[in-house]
Amino acid sequence: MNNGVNTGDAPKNFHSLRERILERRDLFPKRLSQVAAFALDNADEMAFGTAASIAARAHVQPSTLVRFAQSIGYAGFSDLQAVFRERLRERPSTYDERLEALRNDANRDSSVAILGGVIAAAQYSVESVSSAIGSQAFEKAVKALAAAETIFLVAQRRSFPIASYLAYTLGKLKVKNQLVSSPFGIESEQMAFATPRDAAIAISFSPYAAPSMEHARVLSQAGVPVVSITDSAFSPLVPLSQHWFEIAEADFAGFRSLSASIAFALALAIAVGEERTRIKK
Amino acid sequence: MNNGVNTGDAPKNFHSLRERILERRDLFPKRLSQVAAFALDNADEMAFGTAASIAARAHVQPSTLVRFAQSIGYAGFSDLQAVFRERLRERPSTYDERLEALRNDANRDSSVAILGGVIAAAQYSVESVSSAIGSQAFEKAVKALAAAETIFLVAQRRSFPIASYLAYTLGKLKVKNQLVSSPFGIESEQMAFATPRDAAIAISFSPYAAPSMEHARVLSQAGVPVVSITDSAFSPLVPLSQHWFEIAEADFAGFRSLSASIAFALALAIAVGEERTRIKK
DNA sequence: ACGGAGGTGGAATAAAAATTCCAATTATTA
DNA sequence: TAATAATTGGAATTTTTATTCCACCTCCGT
Repeated sequence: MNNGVNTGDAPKNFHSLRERILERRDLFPKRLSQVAAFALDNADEMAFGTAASIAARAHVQPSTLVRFAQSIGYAGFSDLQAVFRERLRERPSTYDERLEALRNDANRDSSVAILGGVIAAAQYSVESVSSAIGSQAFEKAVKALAAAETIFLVAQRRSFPIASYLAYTLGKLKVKNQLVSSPFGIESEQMAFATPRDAAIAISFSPYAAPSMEHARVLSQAGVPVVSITDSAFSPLVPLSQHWFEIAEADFAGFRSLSASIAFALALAIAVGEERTRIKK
Repeated sequence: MNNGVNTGDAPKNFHSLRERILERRDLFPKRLSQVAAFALDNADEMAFGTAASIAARAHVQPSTLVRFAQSIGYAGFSDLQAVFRERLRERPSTYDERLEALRNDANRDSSVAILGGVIAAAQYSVESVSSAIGSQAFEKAVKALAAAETIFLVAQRRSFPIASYLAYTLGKLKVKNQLVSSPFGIESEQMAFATPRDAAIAISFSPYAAPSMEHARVLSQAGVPVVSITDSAFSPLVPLSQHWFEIAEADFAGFRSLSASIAFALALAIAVGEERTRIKK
């Protein structure tokens, strides 16, 4: 007595539901595919809306929603909706909320509170990178760097760890690079070898270290394409750069981590490495 | 015609609702405080449950929920619930989900996909730090480091950026430190000054760089307390350390970012700085 | 072009849920 | 301690929401 519908094998979690829908993508009749597409694109709506409201937004009848649910194996729409609701429960809380909670925390200046705060700030910063970076800009910068013979790395003080990480990673990827920084004061001599066929990555955050600015200026004037990683559109690095990226690191008690910047730097390095292998082929 | 209830001033978002409830905490009669407490502690339940199910879990009658909502200014329970639901909409999706989406992405090996993948992995790593680090262990390590005269920093290759960041940050915090790394091969001489009144932070990830191990061993044998940051409980650093922390960085296409480690390092540095000022007082 | 199976819209119905109301209980004040 | 007000529990009611059902349409094969 199951009306030709497979009951009992309905997906129990969102992940498998998604897979089920995807694998049957082409088997659904018109209105049901409409629902399928809407469901996967508007998972939140599916979790919160009523059958009527969802039906309206998906331009179908409520009864179609019920049929859709049944065609997947659920008893009705309510069972299907339960899966979408369950999904939301597993989500972590937002970082704003977590930082908020820390601010009101009783033992706020214990070591553990500091750890929690720094982590939350880092989390927030990393999160914001994905939305802040434009994809065309990133692609262009990658292409420019991949075309370079040698990549010069400019950074001082707080930004230095990022440059040293780039030096390490690029080296691993067999991308020739030169860290413009030494205890001997021979930066100028290092840069003297730079030509327009090379490129540079300059990293500096407020307060912008004077030597970094100077190095970036020298390279820029030598016709070397400069890609900048900085923290503001008004950074003095911007006018010296062909490509620039703004990474906003959230602060905790005045301290800014480098989590977002270092993740971005890694992505940049990998992307350049990938692009290189693609060119060679 | 408002039955003595202030309508129209009901909080519109979760944040202000929370504040409203908190500030009236003591004005609520018994059952209503019960609901208030349950609502703030089980925000997810409030979003998804029905009046009946929530009432049951909070050990009150459904009508009490309605009264609670009205006492805050809403027309009824449904309006109150809408606020809890809205809150869930703003949450970001989980990192598992995002990585999953990237794997199935059409343009999976474009530069942008790499950026997205690295960011998601970093996000995941940072997230996991907070749950992986024990609070007592952290406090103890901070105390040990705060008591030290000089903090020696041991790291090579991939871990080096973290050590250099620690050197910078600790310096800013006026905590005396010594980066055990130089282009001159004088590391042994640097470490010769170390005494049991000092301390060390050793950072190494698989594959563990031989010089780092050697340095950590020398310091450990000189009676210097060693705090290690590494990626496994079986790391060769562990037996050499008084305190050790395991930071699991998620990888993207085989590359591991340092986002989590660097956030952890910053937290450690700040906590040590804080502890120092507390001791001096 | 015809017949039929599968698909669809929409009204009718059933189920579930929120809200209201009132009697009972518990606090408060004189 | 009695009178009164506030709070509460729970059944009754209303509203909202999901589901079912059936007439009609569409597309496919002959």
